[in-house]
Amino acid sequence: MSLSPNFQPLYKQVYDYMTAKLVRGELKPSEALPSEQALAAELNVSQGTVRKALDLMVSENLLERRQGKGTFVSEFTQESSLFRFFHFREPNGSHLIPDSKIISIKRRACTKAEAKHLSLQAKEKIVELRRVRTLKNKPVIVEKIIQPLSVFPDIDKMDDLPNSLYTLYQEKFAISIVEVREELRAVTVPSDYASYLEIDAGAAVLLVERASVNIDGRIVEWSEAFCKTEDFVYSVNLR
Amino acid sequence: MSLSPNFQPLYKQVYDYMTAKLVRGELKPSEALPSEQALAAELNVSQGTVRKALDLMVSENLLERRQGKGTFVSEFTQESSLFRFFHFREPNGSHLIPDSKIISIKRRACTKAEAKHLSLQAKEKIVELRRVRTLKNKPVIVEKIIQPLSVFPDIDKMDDLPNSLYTLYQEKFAISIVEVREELRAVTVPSDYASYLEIDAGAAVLLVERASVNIDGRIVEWSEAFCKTEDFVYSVNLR
DNA sequence: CAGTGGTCTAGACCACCTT
DNA sequence: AGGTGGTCTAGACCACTGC
Repeated sequence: MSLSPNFQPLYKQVYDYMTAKLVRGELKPSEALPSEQALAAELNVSQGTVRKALDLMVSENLLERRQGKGTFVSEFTQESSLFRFFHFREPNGSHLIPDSKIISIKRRACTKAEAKHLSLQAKEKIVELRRVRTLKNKPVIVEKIIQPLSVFPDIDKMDDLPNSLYTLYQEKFAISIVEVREELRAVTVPSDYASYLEIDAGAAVLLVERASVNIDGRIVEWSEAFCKTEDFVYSVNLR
Repeated sequence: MSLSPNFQPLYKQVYDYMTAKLVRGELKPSEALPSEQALAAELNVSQGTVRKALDLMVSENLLERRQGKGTFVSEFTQESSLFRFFHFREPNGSHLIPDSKIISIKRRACTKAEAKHLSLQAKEKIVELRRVRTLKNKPVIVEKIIQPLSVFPDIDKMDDLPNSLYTLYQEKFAISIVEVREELRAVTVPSDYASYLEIDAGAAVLLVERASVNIDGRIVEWSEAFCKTEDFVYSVNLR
């Protein structure tokens, strides 16, 4: 195997080469990579160059290193990274993942807004999934999730959807979410959602609009979540 | 100069040594560091080890490299990093920093809650600053900012406070904010804030509680911001 | 024990900036 | 031309893992 001759630094070429393998699914989550020495020999570069490329991927959460064992493709579903994209927690600080219950699943043509957010053709088929999430038997979030059928074939025909959809995406659809983009607003709760959240009409809720980005850069999921933030807050740490 | 003999990796010791210089103010924002070669000679390590330490600091936004010129202490006030901790923008995507107007400045003893958030002694003196921020002459945010006087001596006696407080902190008080921790909730607007935001009582607003962390790890500012999210949203990208 | 990643070094050459 | 950071290499030794 040799690298294509660009004017990119070698380590960047190695990075692109390895990332492409991830995108194509040739390397699967939790799978071990060849050792740095082996990769260096295969690609005709030094171990230090391979190391620099893998360091970059580790910093992007694509890979994990385990000293003495090897380098592995990140398992996004692991306990350690389960909270990576879930930012709600109780005000005292404890992270709890709420249960979820499906309200409805519908297959339909996308709206113009959805087509724009998800870069879809007009009238392309999507699945609209609505769920209510509960914590200690109290509802805290109602969400509407839009999934293009071109990305998730027949996802609406699966028996039971897991609490963590990203795990499902990774295992059944070869979709690895590596980034989410969110916009937050405070709104009064929509009337058809108030009862699910067991709050009065007119109450303030947090609206989180989220675009989920696959490892190949495509936005593959679009969602709206209405959240009751009485005993549940959205927390962000930024450095 | 030689390093203290711990069981830390060399590059980590170099990192700690350089970061301590930043904390003590021996290196000031925009100041150039000695060259990697010079640092390596001074500390009796190789250039590669110095490079690894500085790389770490660059990844934490403490330093900036400019090829051919040198390595510099980050100027947090620069255009490029001005938006680092400011997450509001218009829904179409453009970043605008709103103007701000001071409502009140008071010096008083801290409350119990403030003492807890800011790790203060009971009854320690603080300054409470209230500002309203406007965009295109329309109010969008009302904020209450708590500043311990032990950290910011006589800050309430300054002539005019700039729009960007962090710039002031850096230039006048040797405080460099490197991290913020925020909690977000949707609430109905407090009655005394509704008029500042020019909205009806009972409207939903976004409450952002923020702790600002200095380079030495201390939380040096605590604030609450009530935001009208009609034409202004809070946006987050997470990878 | 062998194999892996983690650290550290020394030296080479390149790309960029200033003078 | 001389100095800076950026890339790349080759080789050494250490720390951790599993057999």
